[in-house]
Amino acid sequence: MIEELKQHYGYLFEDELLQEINNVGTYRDIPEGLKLIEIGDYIKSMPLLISGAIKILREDKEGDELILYFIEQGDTCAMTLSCCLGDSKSEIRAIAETDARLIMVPVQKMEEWLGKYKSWRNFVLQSYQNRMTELLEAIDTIAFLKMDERLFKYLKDKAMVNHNDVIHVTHQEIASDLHTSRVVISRLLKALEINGRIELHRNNIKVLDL
Amino acid sequence: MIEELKQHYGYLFEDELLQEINNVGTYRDIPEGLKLIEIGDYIKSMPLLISGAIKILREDKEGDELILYFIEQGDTCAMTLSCCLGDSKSEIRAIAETDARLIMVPVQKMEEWLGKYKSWRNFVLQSYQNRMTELLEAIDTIAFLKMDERLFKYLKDKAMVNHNDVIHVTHQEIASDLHTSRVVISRLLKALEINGRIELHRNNIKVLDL
DNA sequence: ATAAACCTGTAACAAATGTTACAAAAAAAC
DNA sequence: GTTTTTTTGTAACATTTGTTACAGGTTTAT
Repeated sequence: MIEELKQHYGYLFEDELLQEINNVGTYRDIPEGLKLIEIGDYIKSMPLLISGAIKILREDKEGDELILYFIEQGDTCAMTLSCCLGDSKSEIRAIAETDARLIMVPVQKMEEWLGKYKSWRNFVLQSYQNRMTELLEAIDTIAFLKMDERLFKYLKDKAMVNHNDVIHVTHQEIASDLHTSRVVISRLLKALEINGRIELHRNNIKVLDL
Repeated sequence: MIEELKQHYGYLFEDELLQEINNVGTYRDIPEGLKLIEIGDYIKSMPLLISGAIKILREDKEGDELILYFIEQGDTCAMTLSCCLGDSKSEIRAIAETDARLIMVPVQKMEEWLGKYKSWRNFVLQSYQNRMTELLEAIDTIAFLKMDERLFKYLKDKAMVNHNDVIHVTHQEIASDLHTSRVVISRLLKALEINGRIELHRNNIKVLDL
């Protein structure tokens, strides 16, 4: 167990902290599609991602979704940080984009380590910073790009985190993630195919122009 | 000086920390419209807002703007935190929305206090959390609302931070903040006036439906 | 006082996105 | 093997947003 931890977080944390994490953390294997966090949940432990990817979603009043970003190996969910430390409800939904492996650290330890380890403090602050950057990028995408560019960026990002240029997804699922309608997505996908940037198949899309 | 500081931050920080802030911080009076932070700036000190409001903006590739949110009294700019602690460039522009008064704290002290004062740690983390919440709200506004609703929300927010239901602004300025065109704003403003929610005058708008 | 710059209103049109409806192919269920 | 469900394609149309053009009123500069 400690091997794995050292491999992914050894460059960040001193041995003593790694040992503490290993002692109090619990390892979890997560299957693709599992909902890790629901909007409104109180979070009692913080996930450190070892492998795989997590999709972070926001929801509107009608219950329709919007993807914010993906989290990958070496990250944690800074939203979780907020919730734990602020003792407030989750503002977002987190779903395993791929099979994933993570360590859950109880919230009490998180706070304790903030005073004790400088490397932990830096990690937490760096995580906030990363998440802030991701949110700003999400805003850029939503506010400044037209739907066809947003769509292609989404496909590329998805290919990236899945380490595969063939994406297993339906038009309806894409439409939900991008907060638009299936018809719009089908139309724009067809245009992308005509322009030679993707190949369309039933239940999967191959991204050519990576 | 210390009076003012105690009044606005006394409930957050212990006396010893207040004293330190007073010793190393410098007070600044800022006139409305002054640019405090430009995109790409390296930040060497962190502003604690005592009075007034700051407008935070994002910019696209063409140099056009988009408002993210306003910061008010008791807040700090968490983007600044990111930049200071991460030693990176500013991702946003900050402009004084009203006359404002603030204390600038040098970045070295910020880090030092993180290890030394729990109340400072909590303040920094709370600031990150607040900013995260504001960014999420900005995303909701941009992604889920139509332009007429965004416009009205903007007018209300602006009336709020100015403590005045009469807003001094031109249609072009609104269009820039909302990343759209002047004609669109004029059109929607006229519709809002017809619906009795605002009154239009040259260079100012009265918000009726607060 | 006159010219220039700025601010608002509005028409006419273009482009992007959203909606409804229907058809056909593929996969899943029975 | 037949039925049902899921997935994709596409047409036709509505709504929202963006663009261009111009007119007239107001303020500012000289």
